[in-house]
Amino acid sequence: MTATAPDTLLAVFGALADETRWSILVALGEGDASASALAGRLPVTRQAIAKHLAVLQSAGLVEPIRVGRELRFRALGSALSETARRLDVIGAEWDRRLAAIKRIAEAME
Amino acid sequence: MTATAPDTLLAVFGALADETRWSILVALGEGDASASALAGRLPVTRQAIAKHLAVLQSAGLVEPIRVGRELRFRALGSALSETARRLDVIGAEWDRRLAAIKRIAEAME
DNA sequence: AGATGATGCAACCACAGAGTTGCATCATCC
DNA sequence: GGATGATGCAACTCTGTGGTTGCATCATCT
Repeated sequence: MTATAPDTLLAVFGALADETRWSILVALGEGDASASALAGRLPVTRQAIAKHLAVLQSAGLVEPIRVGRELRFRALGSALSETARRLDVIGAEWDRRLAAIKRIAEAME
Repeated sequence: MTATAPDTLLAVFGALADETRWSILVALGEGDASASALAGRLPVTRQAIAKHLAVLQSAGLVEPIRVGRELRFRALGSALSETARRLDVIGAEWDRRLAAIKRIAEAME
């Protein structure tokens, strides 16, 4: 459990490590939208966006919703919050170790 | 501010989106270490690790420390915590919008 | 001073993935 | 039923980068 980062974390970071995907997420943050609709606002092809949405979906950051003949996507904030919680735990752990080292160093003077 | 993700966020996610870099961070989480030392534990070359450390450093996740003739690195938890805080804010915003939509939908029945 | 171990730099290979174009398909609305 | 707009799939290009090897260099410890 303290070994390597879980796959889901890796997937989330991988998904979040792309400029275009952030643009998509930001756009979805203002309202659900289909790949075609997003292609209208962003400077990339619909197909490119579709791929990005697939990545985001498999990372659990986005959810597909059928409405009429189009497939809209919705940004899922819970996934981000969950990731944030995990990051915070890890970061706190590191800093705890740092504090311990500092304490020991000061005690040795 | 609500436009695109800040460069630092992108850099952090880019840095965190690699299996090997996580291994390095986890190793550093147990104690400071030099690139050469890390090369002993991990299944990659010292040079590869050096590159990864450079990436981690420019993302603010790691800090170099000269000790004798070796250059050790220390994992910085504060950067992770900061990132976590930002993620949480964004996620909460999305969920707030979702909740609003749900409320409206229910009111329309 | 000199051997040694550590770091730094450069060229190179290979694969992943971001992006494109083109076409097929499938549901929807008239 | 048929036109239409949306999605799905496939092949291809090209850049980024994780990884390697080889050599140069530089500080350190004896």
